[in-house]
Amino acid sequence: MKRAITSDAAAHERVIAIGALAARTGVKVETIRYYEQVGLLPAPERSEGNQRRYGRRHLERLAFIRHARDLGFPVETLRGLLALADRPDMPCDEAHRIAARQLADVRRKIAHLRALEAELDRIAQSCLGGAPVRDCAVIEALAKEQRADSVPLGKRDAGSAC
Amino acid sequence: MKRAITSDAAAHERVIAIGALAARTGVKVETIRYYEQVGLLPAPERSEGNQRRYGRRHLERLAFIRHARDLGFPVETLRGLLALADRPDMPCDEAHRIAARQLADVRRKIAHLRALEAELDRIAQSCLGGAPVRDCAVIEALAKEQRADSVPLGKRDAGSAC
DNA sequence: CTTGAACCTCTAGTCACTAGAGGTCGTATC
DNA sequence: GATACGACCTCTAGTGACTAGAGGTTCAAG
Ligand SMILES: [Zn+2]
Ligand SMILES: [Zn+2]
Ligand SMILES: [Zn+2]
Ligand SMILES: [Zn+2]
Repeated sequence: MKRAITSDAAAHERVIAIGALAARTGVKVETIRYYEQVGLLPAPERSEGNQRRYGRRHLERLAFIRHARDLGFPVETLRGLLALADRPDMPCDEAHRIAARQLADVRRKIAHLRALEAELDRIAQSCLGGAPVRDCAVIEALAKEQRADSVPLGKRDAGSAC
Repeated sequence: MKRAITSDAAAHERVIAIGALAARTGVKVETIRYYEQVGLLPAPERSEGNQRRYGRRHLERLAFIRHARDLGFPVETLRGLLALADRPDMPCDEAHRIAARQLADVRRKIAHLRALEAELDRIAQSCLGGAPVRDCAVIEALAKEQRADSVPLGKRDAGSAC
């Protein structure tokens, strides 16, 4: 019995393993499996030994997912976008609405971060260092209550990763 | 036997329950308990019936925490900041370094979001809507691969909450 | 045929909370 | 003093979007 897929056939039919798909899209192997698990990427065929074998369609869909995620679309939203992309005859207005919402979201975030930037800058300027902590305006500024741009705790994200 | 704490005594000695502390600081009750659990806020005394009783020190410390969190300092960093605030004789340079790092972080985030904003704006402009999905430039733009500002997956945050 | 990288599944951990179940406490009113 | 009822307690699990690891199997080259 011949193996279902040889490397030669793979090259011809563009059937690739998960590692190759990862390399081509820049999405980690674990993340690809995760996308399959949550239903973003359809489950591919398997080799006789139960390994995933991807085709061109998967590559394209994963590139789509990656790009949309890079742009900050949340996975839930992506689901709608993907469903839409699968129906070429539908009008595209919904896609525009989704993109506009995302843009508005990004702008809100920018506005918020700019407020933080201003306050942090002010705080950082308020003491030049070298003082004992008890006299430091930075520490004092943090200790002071504020009522300005406070946002309900838990829905914020400003200081973690980029 | 008299109760350890009456409401009258509470008013005089400024000993308050967790709900009152939450109301005064704008931090939710659950979050306060969480801060205690992770060691940000020291465990307060308890009433005879095992309920938390907070004093002025807790109020101040929680306000500090809240403000720093609002400014996006991650909890880990906050730990350092609080340790510092507890040592009034130390020089404050470390506090400045922490604040500067946070400011730089916020600025990096802003830069990143501005790049996203530009691309999203370009995409949103590229099709005015009303077309079938197959011809929509928005969908097409998302499907196209990109090599520009891509960031390792999982360390990004652009589209979720504010 | 043997090696070893790549693959598989499953579970748990991340961050900073948030929500809920199921039970106890405190106090105001009767 | 009994009763009501909100506030409080602990503990566990869930969120988003992955990431990391254990422990085992498969593939393809030499
Ligand atoms: Zn200083
Ligand atoms: Zn502030
Ligand atoms: Zn369109
Ligand atoms: Zn792009």
